[in-house]
Amino acid sequence: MENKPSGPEAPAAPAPAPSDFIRDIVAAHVSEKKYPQIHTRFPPEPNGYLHIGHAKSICLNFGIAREFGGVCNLRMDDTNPTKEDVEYVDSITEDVKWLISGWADDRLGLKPKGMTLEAQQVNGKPDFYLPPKLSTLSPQPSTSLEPFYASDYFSQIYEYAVQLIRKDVAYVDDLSAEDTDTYRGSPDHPGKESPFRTRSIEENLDLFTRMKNGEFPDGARTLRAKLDMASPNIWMRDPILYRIRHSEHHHTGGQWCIYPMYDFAHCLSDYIEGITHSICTLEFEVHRPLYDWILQRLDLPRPLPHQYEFARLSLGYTVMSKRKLMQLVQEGLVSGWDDPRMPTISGLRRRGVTPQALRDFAYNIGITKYNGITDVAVLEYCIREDLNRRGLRRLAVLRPLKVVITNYPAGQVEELEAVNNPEDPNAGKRKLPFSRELFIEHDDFKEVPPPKYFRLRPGGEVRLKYAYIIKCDEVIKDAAGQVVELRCTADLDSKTGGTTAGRKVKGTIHWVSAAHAIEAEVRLYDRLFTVAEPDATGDFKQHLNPHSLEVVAAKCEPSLQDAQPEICYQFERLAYFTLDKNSAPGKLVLNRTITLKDNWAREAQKR
RNA sequence: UGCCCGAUGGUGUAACGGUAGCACAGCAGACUCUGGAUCUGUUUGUCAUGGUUCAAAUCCAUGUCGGGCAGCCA
Repeated sequence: MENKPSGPEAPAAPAPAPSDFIRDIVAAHVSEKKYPQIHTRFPPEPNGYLHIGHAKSICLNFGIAREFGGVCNLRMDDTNPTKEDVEYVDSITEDVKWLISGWADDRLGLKPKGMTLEAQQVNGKPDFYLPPKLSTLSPQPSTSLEPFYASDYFSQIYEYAVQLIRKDVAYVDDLSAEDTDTYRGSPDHPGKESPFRTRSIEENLDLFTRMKNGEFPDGARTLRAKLDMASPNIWMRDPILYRIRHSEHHHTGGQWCIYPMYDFAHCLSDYIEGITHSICTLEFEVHRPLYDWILQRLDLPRPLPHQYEFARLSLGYTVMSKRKLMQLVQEGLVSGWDDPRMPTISGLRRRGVTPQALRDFAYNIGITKYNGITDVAVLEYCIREDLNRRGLRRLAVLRPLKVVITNYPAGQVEELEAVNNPEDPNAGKRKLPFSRELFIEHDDFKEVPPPKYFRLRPGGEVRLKYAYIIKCDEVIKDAAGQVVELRCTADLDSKTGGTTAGRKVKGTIHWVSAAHAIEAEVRLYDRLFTVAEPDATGDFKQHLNPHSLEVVAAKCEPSLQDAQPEICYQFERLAYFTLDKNSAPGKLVLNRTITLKDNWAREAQKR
């Protein structure tokens, strides 16, 4: 018996290099040698788990890094201490590493743990630059490397803010949150300048220092850029750069009580890390002028990063916003962020989806600026294609129906040979015990078969996979009239290699030997929502699929006793499964990743 | 009714002024000791109207429709 693990190194069909409008831009920059090296980054905020939409972004950013000989930094965009947590930085780090493993892990830019930035001179100007360490090229164990954190740059970002004040393009504003809103105006009406806008540089400097020193309560003052309150672009109407927040930060602790806003921190973090291409989603398009404005206002000696935007992923039959996913978790509607029904990376992983399948999916859907909804069938196709290549075939019965082979001697046991994966000869073979009493799938017998049904029926014949052709002689029912047992006779010469092995019968079904079968808790997952666009109308939770999880006690062939985590098993004719983290020796728990394509179900549906 | 962005079969994408192609889905068939896989065939499309051009999905104009932007969130 041979069980070749089907790890992430299983061969994949080579796909042509992807192409899209962002890669076109990068390729042009490479050919004109605009940068010494292409440098992207993946900058999640650690306020939730990564989902398949992030996977799209990860594949883009790391894909560009690997295709153009560059690096992609993993960076925690952690400028809002009230929403963030180390639980999320840990899960994010793990998910990213898992997704890029065997593909772009040699492109992963990290930094030595605890390393701090120091001022240096570049072209005669002071500069802050934090080059990446590649995790797999580093001689140190990877535990000495960690992701980048925007919060590691708070001191530098503060210095840059001071510079803006000195240039008189930033000021401390005393307006309340409500007044700030009112003064901002609306998209079709210009805003109004704050009465504090004309403070002297000295006063601004003094006030900003005192903000940093904790002299003012939350919300009392902000630092604002001095732009144009009449700009048609809301984000150019004196955007807030810093706010006061007296709260503990998961990474910097109690060191700061003022925190930079996204717009201020992000472009500077990109610059500090030497990012060349800062790729984000479409909603940041209107922020780009601000991104450029900030960087251009400072005397920065190195090339400036540029922002490019693409459409985020929307996928049918699920929700993608972190807020909604958080709601599902907190309200106990799923078992956690890694519930196998969740579109999170950890959920998909627990479900049995491989990094390869997710990367194939990202490749297939492409990168554009068009906001569409991707058919979940594309994801399902990518999962099936990948799992078909690597899944170890096993026989298991989800809803058992007892079958007695009346002409097979009681007590006799045969060891039949079965192939582990017809797609992969290297996967080897295993032995399957056969005996007089078996279980077959309840669905594989119909007393009154519908048209075109070619499984077992009274008086009919069917082949037991790897074993004999059997004929149904008798149907035994319980008091309620339910079929509880079948009495069959086998064509004892029809076994593989036997004299009548070549006999054609229309149907082949799976089975397990009753005496040898092992029990498993099998979790059958389905789509989390019943409609393609759960958040199109009303409360998305009203569209939750009540049948998204069904648990059955399955009868499995004995070799499944040795099932390993992170390995894909195909229960023949049924679906792909993987061990759940709740599984333990003696108590198998398996998750259904996805069903096999079922043309019969479709045929039956038509009637 | 301000500004920005977008629009190619049912869905997602390609074509970079020169034959509208690919994938998924669908449909039909072949093959099969998985109604799996594989293979073959096939239905369906350039938002509209003008303009530029020998030639427009592509460039221009106008319109229509869709998305984004008014957090001291990211």
